[in-house]
Amino acid sequence: MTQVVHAGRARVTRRQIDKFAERRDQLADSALLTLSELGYARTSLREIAQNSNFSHGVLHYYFSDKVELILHCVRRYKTECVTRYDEIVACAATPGELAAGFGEAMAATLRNEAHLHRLWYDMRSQSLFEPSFRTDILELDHGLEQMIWRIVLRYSELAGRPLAVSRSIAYAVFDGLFQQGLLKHLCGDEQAVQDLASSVENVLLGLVLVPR
Amino acid sequence: MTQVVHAGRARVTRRQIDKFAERRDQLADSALLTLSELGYARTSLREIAQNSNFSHGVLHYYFSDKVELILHCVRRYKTECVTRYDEIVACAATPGELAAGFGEAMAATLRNEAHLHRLWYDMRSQSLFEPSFRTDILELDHGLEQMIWRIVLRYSELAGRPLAVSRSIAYAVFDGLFQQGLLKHLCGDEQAVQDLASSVENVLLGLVLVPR
DNA sequence: ACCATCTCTGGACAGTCGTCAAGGATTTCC
DNA sequence: GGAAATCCTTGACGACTGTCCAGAGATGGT
Repeated sequence: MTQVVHAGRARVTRRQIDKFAERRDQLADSALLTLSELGYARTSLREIAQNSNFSHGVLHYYFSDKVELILHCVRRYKTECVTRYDEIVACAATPGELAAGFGEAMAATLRNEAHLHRLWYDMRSQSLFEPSFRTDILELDHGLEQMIWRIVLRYSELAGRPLAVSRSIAYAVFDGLFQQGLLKHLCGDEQAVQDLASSVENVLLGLVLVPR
Repeated sequence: MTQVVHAGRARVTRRQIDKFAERRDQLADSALLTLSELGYARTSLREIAQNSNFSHGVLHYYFSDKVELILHCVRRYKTECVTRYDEIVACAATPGELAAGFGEAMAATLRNEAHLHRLWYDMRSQSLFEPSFRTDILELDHGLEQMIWRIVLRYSELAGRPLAVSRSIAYAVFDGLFQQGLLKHLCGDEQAVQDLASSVENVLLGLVLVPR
């Protein structure tokens, strides 16, 4: 196992560790590309290697097995995901601005990163069957829940109205909206992206209570 | 191909056709059992056959290939699914009764048929990658959307308040809730089932507009 | 009772899979 | 510049996959 080799050495330079980590990330990016194109069920290590500049054997030099590679992919995907809307939350000055920005940002990532998102839903489904995926997938899911909650909470503040739903409900609702939008978008519905933006605004409005 | 054999015969008795269809359903049930246990990615035809009373060769006698078998499974799953809440819709006399009945029924199927539901989400994710699944999966998804719409529409009637969301939004919202509930339930959260029931009631209430 | 047809078994097939190890190629360090 | 560590390729392995097929067994009509 490669990690053992590195851990066992008396002195390991900083550069070597960085290079090792960099190549891992590089291979994980190739894996993400292949996975998002073919889906988990149809992706083999040879296919991943073919989409990189290396041969299939090298994958076992940087990852102990297929599971570790895929989990590394998931973690890498996560880091660029859970802060997606934070800038909008920080900048929006009115509830309308926040709702519109959130809707547009969701629609934009639906359009631009559809293949990565379908991989996410694929992996989350896999975690229902494969316990070794669960820890990381749940952690990522929890991160997404918190991300959504920051938006909803800020919207409540800006609107000056209390929230009608819990954190987990808020996430479930927007996750459901996004997933349906993804399904339609990938099935060729030209309206799907635009519909998602307006749906998100519509639903966000309904999550805060109307003052009596 | 077996269908050709049957179509080509001069005279085919009614009983023979029924028997053929019955065995297809029987094998599809075994397949559903295996699929819901292992997931799409890990299910082989030999495994399916091992969970039935037959050998693996017979699957190609009743189904032209793996795709046709799985699609038959999906269609069979659908028929017992899209009318799940119709009785509640027909019987409920007050909005509160409908909301409670809907929430409890959703929680009940989450508890009792969790493995089948995780297969559904697995298959729907697969359809994002495998175009040959799309037609049937979309059709089933549409049926579920209509099922949810009947509930929401009836709730609006009973409450005497107009709806705040479209049909597709209503489905996306409850689908998201159910999927999050399934994730938690299968990961050992004892509260997940109970939470789903109350969440469903909570959200259903928010889908109708408050009269000004 | 016989024969045609339907039904099912079990093995063979060509591929593909994850994994691993032997050894070349490259880099690093003294 | 040479030894040592690291990096990468190549080929092999056993297991597993979907598919096909020859033939045995069961069934039903006459």
